[in-house]
Amino acid sequence: MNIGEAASESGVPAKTIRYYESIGLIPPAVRAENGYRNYSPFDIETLKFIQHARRLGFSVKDVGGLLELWRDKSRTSADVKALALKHISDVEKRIAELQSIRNTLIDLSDRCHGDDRPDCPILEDLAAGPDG
Amino acid sequence: MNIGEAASESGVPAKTIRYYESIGLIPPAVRAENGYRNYSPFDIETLKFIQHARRLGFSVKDVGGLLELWRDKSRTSADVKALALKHISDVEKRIAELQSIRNTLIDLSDRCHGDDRPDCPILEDLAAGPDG
DNA sequence: ATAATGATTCCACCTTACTGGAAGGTTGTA
DNA sequence: TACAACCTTCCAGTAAGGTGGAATCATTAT
Repeated sequence: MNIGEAASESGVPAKTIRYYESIGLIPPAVRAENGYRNYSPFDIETLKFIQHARRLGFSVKDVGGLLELWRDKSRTSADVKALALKHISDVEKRIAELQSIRNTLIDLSDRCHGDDRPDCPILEDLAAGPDG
Repeated sequence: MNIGEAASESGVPAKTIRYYESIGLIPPAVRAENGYRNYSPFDIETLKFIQHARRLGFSVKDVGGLLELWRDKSRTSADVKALALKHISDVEKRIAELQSIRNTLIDLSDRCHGDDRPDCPILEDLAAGPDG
């Protein structure tokens, strides 16, 4: 399977597959006689694994860690769970930040007439600051 | 008031103030005779405005729009509210994405023993995909 | 035979929002 | 007068994660 097919099978663009190889996230692909990269069904699984982990917000570096754990027959489920829990905590922190931002914006918006008058607490409060 | 003082008054680093000037977010500062940038209390207010808006997650480009509305005496509160509502909707979309990610991760973690056994549904599901 | 894909490498560039540092001029204090 | 602590400009780099494009070779279809 050459890189184009691997790309459409896995959903990872060919360019990105080469990029992942270049940064060492995946090992160098086996080459066919013509020099083309050759991918096995297992390689496709690996690419899908990467894609899913990326979609779950893991950084490329995190994915490197997960791949190692995935390939490491001696790792314990506790190792994996620790990485996942750390990531959950990061995600929750980010959610809390965004909710706080959202609440402030909602509050500002609620107090703004939203008509053709010029006075607007959104701008007034942005000028005065979060506590003013 | 020169740039160092403006920085400590506003909370925006001197380097960043110059950067904001360079990208046109703020107009070029008036210069003193020695060539130093000179800031008025109004300029400090503007910098604070920028800082608050950035903290609320508005992009620098968004802040440019808010500054225009802030300075524009003929704008209506509806103009401002529209920008704020758009931003609220963006923030809410991002929150929903993160919550979906969080739920998936929690589900995976709950199903992982987290002990010294090697079998782990986190890795298994990452390999199989979001629906498998 | 020839044109259209598709592969290769390599280098450069994109986004966003700054930050670091060099080389040099200015100001304030011991 | 020396020296630190400012200021100036300009160029380059950071993080993160790729994407674009040129030049060249290989394969496939007509």
